[in-house]
Amino acid sequence: MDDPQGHAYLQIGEAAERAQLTQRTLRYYEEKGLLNPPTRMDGGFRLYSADDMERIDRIRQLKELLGFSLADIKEMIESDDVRLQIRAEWRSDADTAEKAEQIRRAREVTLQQIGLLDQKMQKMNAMRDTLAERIEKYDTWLLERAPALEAGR
Amino acid sequence: MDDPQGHAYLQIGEAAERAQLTQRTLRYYEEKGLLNPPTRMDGGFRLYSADDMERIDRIRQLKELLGFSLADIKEMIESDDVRLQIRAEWRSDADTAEKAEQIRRAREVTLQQIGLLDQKMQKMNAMRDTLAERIEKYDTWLLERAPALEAGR
DNA sequence: AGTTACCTTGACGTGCGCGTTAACGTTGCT
DNA sequence: AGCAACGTTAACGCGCACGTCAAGGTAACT
Repeated sequence: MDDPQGHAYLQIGEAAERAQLTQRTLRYYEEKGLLNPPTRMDGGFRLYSADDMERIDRIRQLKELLGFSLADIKEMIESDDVRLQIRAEWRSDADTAEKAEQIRRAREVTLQQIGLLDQKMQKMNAMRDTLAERIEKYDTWLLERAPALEAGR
Repeated sequence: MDDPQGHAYLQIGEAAERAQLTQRTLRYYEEKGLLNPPTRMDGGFRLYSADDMERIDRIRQLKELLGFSLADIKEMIESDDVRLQIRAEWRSDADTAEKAEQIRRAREVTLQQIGLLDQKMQKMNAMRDTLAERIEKYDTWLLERAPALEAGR
């Protein structure tokens, strides 16, 4: 029908598979308000758009990568809504000033997220350093105390 | 008694406070095998050494920073045991070859951890970039569509 | 119209990471 | 010897993030 190529909409099975999550998880995220309710076909089957998929992936990243709770993530991605709303209401330029305010807020949130990322990465770098030091200590130990064994490599 | 300065050993109350964890959490970590059972005073009170505290802090970092499960963390810090055992068995050079083998294993594990950190940091950097891009988009939008408002800054 | 694969909404179950309470022992000070 | 502060184990409870049925509806194909 309306599918030149690329499958514009996915139902939950494929969506889950592509996102590497279970169907249950997708429904759960929706239930918890992390996903805005996807469109449905006449029978009630969920249809996930490309935007939905993008969002699902961001949630997964925030969870797996940063280890945040779903509650935290919900707050963090609320700025995405603004982005999508802007795209959607593109023509109806209802109250530009209000939109500008929303964008400014979204900008702030995004900045905070960047700051958070930077903080974490800094700490991770520190951790990396101590681990690297540890490696060096292991190496010197091995060279000093068991050089014969290392020679046989 | 044996405390020139610095309080060599802490009981669970202070230990928890300094680590920013609860006593329950410390006992739980011990129960789960993440902490090796600390020494006790005659009455049975736990006494945490500096090494113990160090380890507790690493656990906290691995959890908060990377979001790993306690099971994962348990595996990850098992290389620490080697490190401490080496320090402890310093004089009794029982089987240098065996120790060398252990150290080599610990080295491997540490290397893997560094690799894991690098992977995560790489992904985080990618995420940071997309967020930075988003900021720029916001900025251009604001400049193009609501420049008057920005002028009043 | 029948079959098969996919989907729907409940509802209960589960493992993790602790919180909390109860009943009781220890330490240290006076 | 008494008291307050601190500790102990054991057991139950809880919120989160889903897993896992159960009972039934829908889609697509033949």
